[in-house]
Amino acid sequence: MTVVRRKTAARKAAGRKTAKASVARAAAKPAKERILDAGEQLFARNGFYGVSVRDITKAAGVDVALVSYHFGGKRELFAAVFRRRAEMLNPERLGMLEQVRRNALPGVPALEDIVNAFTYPMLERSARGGAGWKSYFALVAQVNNSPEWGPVLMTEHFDPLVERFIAVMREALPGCDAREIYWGYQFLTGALTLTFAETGRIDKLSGGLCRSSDLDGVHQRLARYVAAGLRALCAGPAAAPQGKARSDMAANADACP
Amino acid sequence: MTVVRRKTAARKAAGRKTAKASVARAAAKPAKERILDAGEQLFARNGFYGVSVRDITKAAGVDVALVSYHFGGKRELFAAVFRRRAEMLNPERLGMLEQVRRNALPGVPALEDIVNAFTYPMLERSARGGAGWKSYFALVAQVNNSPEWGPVLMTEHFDPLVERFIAVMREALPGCDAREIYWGYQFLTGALTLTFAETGRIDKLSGGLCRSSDLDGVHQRLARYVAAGLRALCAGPAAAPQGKARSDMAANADACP
DNA sequence: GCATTTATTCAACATCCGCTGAATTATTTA
DNA sequence: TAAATAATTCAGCGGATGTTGAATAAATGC
Repeated sequence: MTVVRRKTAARKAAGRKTAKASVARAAAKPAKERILDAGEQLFARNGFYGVSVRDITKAAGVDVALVSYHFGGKRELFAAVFRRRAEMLNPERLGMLEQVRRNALPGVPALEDIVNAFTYPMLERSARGGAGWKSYFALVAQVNNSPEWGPVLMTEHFDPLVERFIAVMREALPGCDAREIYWGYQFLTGALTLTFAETGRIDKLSGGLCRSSDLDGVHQRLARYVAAGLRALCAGPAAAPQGKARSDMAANADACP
Repeated sequence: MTVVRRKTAARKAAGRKTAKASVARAAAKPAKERILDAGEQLFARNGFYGVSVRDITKAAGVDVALVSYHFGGKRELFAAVFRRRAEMLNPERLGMLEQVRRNALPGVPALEDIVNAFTYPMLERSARGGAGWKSYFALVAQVNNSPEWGPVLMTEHFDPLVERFIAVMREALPGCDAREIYWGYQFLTGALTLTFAETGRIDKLSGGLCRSSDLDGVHQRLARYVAAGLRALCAGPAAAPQGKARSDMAANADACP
């Protein structure tokens, strides 16, 4: 049965190569791009190891050998999927940051606006950029939390941008210890990426009151949340409220403030 | 300390067994537990699909067939790994929450204390509970951000606990729209789980100023951060601060289908 | 002590894995 | 048009995958 289907498919393709196929082919995206699209969708759903190149090429409607031909191998395809949209996205985020900065001159921008420049281009594309973008950000969510891929891909494609954002945050929070800002940024990234995962968990928890897909709702809340958190970190007691000499934990959970 | 306890436990078990049992065998944990330990470590590093049952049984030093025998299959092993420590952890977290509540009577507890009851038992075990606990929380970080596993495992093992925490948060934030609290909780979980992933990214970003493994530092900051964020959500304008009318920047996003 | 249940070992299965080389077709270049 | 390059197809390689059944060993129950 499988053989039969393969044969018919091959015959169809071979039969109308000249006239009809050219139209259908011309209308379709090039194979390389279709592989990227299919890989993006499937990697986002099941991770790198949860998807085979045969899954991807079948979804893309191309031959399995084309992954090695166009990208070199499965790992290189994964990296290419990750790189593609980062290169479209980050210039815009940086541009929005600089615009926020210019608009605030001669003062410093509000923390909310800085965070917003960081999150809005992503939230906007995940909400209204199409299925590819939504898959992409779900993939970012997994990569960011992966000990194997996070340190490699996130660092490579996002760290220069993040450093710039943190520098501007420091301008907006004069006198604040840099460590507080780094941790505040880490909390921001965690909150943002979990949002992109859109696991539907908040839907169930809230009984339908909130929806994972409501990225406009996130846009209305995240910057305010993070800005308040950062200010609290910078204002609060920098010194440790209690020593780290404690070794037993189960016995006295109440000793913790 | 752990070694001593293990030895005594093993001796007790060996006493019941025939003296002929080899020392190496008698000193080791039962195969089922060793499989759970090895699976925990490997799943945390490479995810469900990134690890084979042969990888796990080789690391555990047992035969490959024992996974099917003791657990039924690979997926069931994964679920068992996830369940094991959740069942040890959650009663303590709930107990800490109720204690915080009692201590605040007749008033309501501070938001910081509620968040702390949620995060502290996890941070404490990840920091000083041993390698198994650290692996476990790294696994939770991946599962929480996975569209495939998150809705199943997180919901099953953590939702009852989360609902209780959110109920107490609502007591502590009278008059606050429930949606703000659900979103605030979602941001908290995202920040917490990314912290558990310990990808080392903040180390690189901060030039060594912050360390991923500094969970005491997280403990000092996260509750304050989240409490401030939640208060800002509840106090702030519920309506959108700026409409979602497409700004000039959003126009660029239209190019992609 | 013997029977029964439980635990473990071993070999093998069918299937899928990523990747490749040779052949074929399509497109570009001269 | 002819040659050259690029893109695609096809069949198959060696190996890894999860799982299974039969045989063996160990522990337990009576």
